[in-house]
Amino acid sequence: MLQHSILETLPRELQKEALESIQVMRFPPGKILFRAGEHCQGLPLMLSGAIKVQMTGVSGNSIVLYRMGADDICTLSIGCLMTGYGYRAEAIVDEEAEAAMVPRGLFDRLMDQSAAFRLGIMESYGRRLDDLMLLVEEVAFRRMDERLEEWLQARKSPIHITHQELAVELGTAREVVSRLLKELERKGRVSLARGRIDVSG
Amino acid sequence: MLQHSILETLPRELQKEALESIQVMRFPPGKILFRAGEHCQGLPLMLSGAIKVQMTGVSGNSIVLYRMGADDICTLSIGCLMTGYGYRAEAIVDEEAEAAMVPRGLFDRLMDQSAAFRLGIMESYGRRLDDLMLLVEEVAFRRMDERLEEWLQARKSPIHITHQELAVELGTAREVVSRLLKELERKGRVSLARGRIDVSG
DNA sequence: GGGGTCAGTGTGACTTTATCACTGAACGGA
DNA sequence: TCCGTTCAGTGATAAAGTCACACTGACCCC
Repeated sequence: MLQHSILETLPRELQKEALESIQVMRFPPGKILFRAGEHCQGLPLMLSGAIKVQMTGVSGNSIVLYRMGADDICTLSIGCLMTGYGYRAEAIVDEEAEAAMVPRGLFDRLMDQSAAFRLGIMESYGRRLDDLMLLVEEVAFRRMDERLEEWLQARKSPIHITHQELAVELGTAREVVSRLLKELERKGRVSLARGRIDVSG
Repeated sequence: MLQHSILETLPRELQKEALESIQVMRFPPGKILFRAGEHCQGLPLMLSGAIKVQMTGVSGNSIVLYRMGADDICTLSIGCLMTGYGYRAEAIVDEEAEAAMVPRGLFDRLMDQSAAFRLGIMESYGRRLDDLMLLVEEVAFRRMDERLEEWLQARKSPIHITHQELAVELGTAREVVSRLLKELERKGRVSLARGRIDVSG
């Protein structure tokens, strides 16, 4: 119940309040948590699963910005809560996810009364900032074939994904992914099937 | 004295403490505030001037991530303060800058005791996150000639900058900037001189 | 002033990536 | 089985990145 590290550090009374006002929600894969432009209701603390955050540019192309996993905090929601602006990106569930939704009022109280909670929030922000800085560098300067291979190596085979989805992961075009994958297949590093990639080795 | 909006919201006693422990520093153009890997001393609140934050990738190429101006807060420093990790990027003064340096202890106390201070910090984080998300999209999907023209339009002519520096602003190679600028010159949109660009219109 | 030095710029040749247009293959209903 | 839809492959072309090297203006120093 409410297994999120940031809540475990709270003093007894706040923990009690948390238990009362936090509601745990469960989201199936593919579920869209929020879209660009929407406004947020509360702060999701992730208990399990995986959620990807991606944005779509003016060009119509999309790119995955980062992923959230167990014990993460949705930093985008913090921004929305504090400033009242809508989301700029969208969040889509990868693996069935559970999240504890902290309502606005409790969030304010926790920020006010728990140094540990504040630290958790700030760390989370810092990590995202780091993620994005690295992503900028990656997108700006690294070669696509290297990035693709790394991406493939980081998962376990077989990988179930379409070329289009993979293009969004890397922030490129579908055709580019198709060609690079074909090239890898020719080299014997992967074998391809519709919606599926088997990595050799 | 200490004209930073986030400090003006403080209750009298904290303001007094702030005045005592904050020291205002002045930095000349070109001064490097911090480099990648360094550790931070305190939280800079910018009073005036302009500072660019850029990072250098494994490839050796650099890109400007964002700029800080008057009334900004250095979010990278917050991350360093809270987590103890070194900076991942570097900060370089563009226009002579003044900053109020908030020491660690005061920072903790302000976070604890001022909701307005917390709000300011969080807003600042949110803005950076937004900046970086937009930058990712820009770098991944937008055409370089458009980005270059926008960059030029956003300043007032004459612009004193080398092609190399401009390449870092946009996250591309010097040759690309040179060629695009030459093309613009042929179209009569700019005129070029060593270290200087005049934009027509 | 002439010569040397060096940062800054120009450009050709080539590779990589993006875009456009289209084809065909695989899959899932009806 | 047929049909529509999604997914994948590919040629042609344009944009951007990389490598190599030549040129030029600014400055210093004798």
